[in-house]
Amino acid sequence: MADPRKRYHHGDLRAALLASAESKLSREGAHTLSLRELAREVGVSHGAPREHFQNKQALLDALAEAGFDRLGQELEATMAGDEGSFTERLTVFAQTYVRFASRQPALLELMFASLHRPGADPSLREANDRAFAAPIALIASARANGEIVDDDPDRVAMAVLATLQGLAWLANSGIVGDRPIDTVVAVTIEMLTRGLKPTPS
Amino acid sequence: MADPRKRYHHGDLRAALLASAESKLSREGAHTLSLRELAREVGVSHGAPREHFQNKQALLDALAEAGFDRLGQELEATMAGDEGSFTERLTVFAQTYVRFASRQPALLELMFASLHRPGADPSLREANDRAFAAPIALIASARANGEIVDDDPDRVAMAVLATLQGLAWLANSGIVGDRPIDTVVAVTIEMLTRGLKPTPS
DNA sequence: TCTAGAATCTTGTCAATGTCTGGATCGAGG
DNA sequence: CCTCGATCCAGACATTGACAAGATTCTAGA
Repeated sequence: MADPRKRYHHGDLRAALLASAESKLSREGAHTLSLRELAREVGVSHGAPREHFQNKQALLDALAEAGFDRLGQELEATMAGDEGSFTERLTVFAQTYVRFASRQPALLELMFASLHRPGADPSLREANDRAFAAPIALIASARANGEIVDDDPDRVAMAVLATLQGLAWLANSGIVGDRPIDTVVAVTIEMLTRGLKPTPS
Repeated sequence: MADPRKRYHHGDLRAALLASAESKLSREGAHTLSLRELAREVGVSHGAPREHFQNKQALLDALAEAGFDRLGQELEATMAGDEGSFTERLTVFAQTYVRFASRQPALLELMFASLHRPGADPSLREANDRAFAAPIALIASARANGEIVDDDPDRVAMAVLATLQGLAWLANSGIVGDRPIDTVVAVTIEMLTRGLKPTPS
């Protein structure tokens, strides 16, 4: 009974399955993930996972939600405090996000796939909102301060979001090559904010 | 024998499979695509597709390559000619691309999934290069003319590419809401190029 | 402490799928 | 006409996700 894999009751099968799934997810794609294989690796029968995840999709959703939680934690950690200009803080946000994206490409893909799937679990959208609370607050305050053009309320956020998502995609596409990704991110954000600033004219 | 589905030799099974696959792809995701189901729909036995596609992945690759070809054609069509400023022409490019992306989200996803898969068919990368020949030429000429900052050769292209990909993602994520996507694209590109122009000091 | 009842896990089963194999059928060139 | 390659069929196999019924363990209440 020292080895939980031998006991009839695993003890923490749900967490073990998620851990094993995430490990495999980071090594291979999401489509190679098999419930039965996960069960084997954890040392449990093929029917056991059903007690914790009704579906395969339910497991993937749980994986995605955990991903949003961790992303949110990292964003909160690096964006804590008020120091720095808007551009600097936005760069920190972008770099944190892109680092997360390039560290766990498959997870990020799974996260948004689950999020955008029709009929997705509402808790996923909530997790997404929680994760991006800090950067959204940053943009809102910058708009309030007049640091960026006061256009359509969401237009700026959307442009930033689009650029950011594009950078994350770029980091995973191999196009960046051997360039330091942080530099690419910083340059792009700098260019973007230059366009966001009110024209001095 | 009037009905090709009744003849022993289908006549154009490869094309029929691709057409059926693309139809299903646009209606549902890529993960619900089944070789056997495609074979049934075309009226052929489950082993027949193997004569034209060694793998399921091979079929998906062919689908992706066809997607790149069509995207390239659309880009070439809308970007033909030399009229307009750099910003205008870039906007046309972005709008064409994003329209394609929102018209066929699943296809675009499949295209890049196939492209970035390790050990992908080199012909896919070639198809990708062909598709983006026009916009790449546009950026190159703009750089040569001094219309945009002459920084790291590829840095500008990467920033544009990232933003564009982000816009495409945005269009498919439902975040845009009921805003006209073309307007969002135009505004973002305008903001970006404002940051790309040489600073008037 | 004893004992229902819930929670958890096992085993068996089913339909569906991707892939492989051997054989049948068709079509074009000699 | 006949052969040979291209094309398609029919059968088989392992794997997978899902479901159901039963075994085992845990827990809460008497």
